[in-house]
Amino acid sequence: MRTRQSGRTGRPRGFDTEEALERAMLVFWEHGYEGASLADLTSAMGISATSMYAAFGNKEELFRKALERYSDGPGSYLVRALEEPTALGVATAILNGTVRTTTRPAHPHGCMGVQGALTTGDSGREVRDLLAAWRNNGCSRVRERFQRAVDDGDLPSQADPGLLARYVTTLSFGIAVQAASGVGRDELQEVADAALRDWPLH
Amino acid sequence: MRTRQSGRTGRPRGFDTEEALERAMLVFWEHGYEGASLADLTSAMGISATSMYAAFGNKEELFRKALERYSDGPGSYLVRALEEPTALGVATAILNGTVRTTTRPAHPHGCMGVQGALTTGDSGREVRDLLAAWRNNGCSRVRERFQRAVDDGDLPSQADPGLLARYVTTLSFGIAVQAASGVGRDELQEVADAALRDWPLH
DNA sequence: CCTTTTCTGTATCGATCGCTACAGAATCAG
DNA sequence: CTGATTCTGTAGCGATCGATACAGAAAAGG
Repeated sequence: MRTRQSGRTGRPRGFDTEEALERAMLVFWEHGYEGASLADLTSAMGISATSMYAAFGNKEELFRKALERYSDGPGSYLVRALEEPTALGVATAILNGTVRTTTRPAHPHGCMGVQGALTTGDSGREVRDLLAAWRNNGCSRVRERFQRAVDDGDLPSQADPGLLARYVTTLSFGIAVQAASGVGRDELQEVADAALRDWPLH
Repeated sequence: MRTRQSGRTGRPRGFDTEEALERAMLVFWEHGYEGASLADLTSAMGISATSMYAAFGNKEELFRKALERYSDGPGSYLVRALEEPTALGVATAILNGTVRTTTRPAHPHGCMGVQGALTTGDSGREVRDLLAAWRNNGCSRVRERFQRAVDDGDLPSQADPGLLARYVTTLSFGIAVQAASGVGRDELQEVADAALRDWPLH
């Protein structure tokens, strides 16, 4: 038995997996994990159910990969925000990025990590827990960044990085809910601006 | 044909509709509209599907009545908050009430109005829109209350009631998402306290 | 060419979805 | 008592759920 890296035999795949995953992500983003049926997904992906299962495993695995794609695409403002030089810059980039991403006209409104599966039936429990961990992980990374700001003297020593991170992410999740409710971009940007104006990150 | 008010004939109902509705509300609160199956609901209500349909109409009507019961019960902190004498008191009562209600140990975590149907498939679109309207209605009532505070001189004349209301409700929704993610009461109360400390409602 | 391998759609699986037809049970009017 | 009315659970409706068995199609290796 030889393990060969390339030159796979057999019929080549007739669709682009990355483009199919992008379309699946958009369906999950708009309808949530349980609200997106296999028929919805495969129709948007332009393939049959058989091809989807062969390429992605099952619905839950497809969602996991779609969430990764969301994190690296529409949700990538978070990693960029963490690279801002100051804590205030980080918070500003997170809130501005949230407003922009959750109210983009050509995309579903809201945040996939929030509305993907906030509650589920029994069959969706693992995805629900996955998204809760995704949100808490985001908060943890913000906290670690703020801790570094305290260590560097960017934030005063009595600042509480955990509290600040929880506050910023709470606002971000709230903005996502408002966006899902149809609230417009301008109004949410004003909320973000006001929250940053009156917060001791200055 | 005479219309008589009382003394209805026929077999009397064998269960308490209010208690059954309370139990249905808890199931919807925990699992969401689409995540709560008829079997889940009727099992928790202690009745058969036939009895549920006779008493409440269908699943969507049951949800509407459960949401009303939520508003009058666990969510009633909002109406009480609006009666606080000052705008700061209103905001404080809303955020404290949100923290308490979304992290009560004996109840599902989070807010039914947020996680009941943030996204749905096609069959749940009306319920999703109903909840979006429910959230926006809550924001509007806070805005009207803050407008009154401006008119009364409780808030400075340059204050923006719409912005303040959107900010408070955004925080409230964000707290609800955090609670649904398993974040504890004490940590969320600190967020609420910090947000109220550094906000120009003083 | 032929064999092997992998991808393709069709057609369908058992399970569950929301919902209801039906008949028996329990009450009131007379 | 009888008849009318309403509630009750059982049993099952058609539709849809996620997931698959199957056979044909399209490539590479020999």
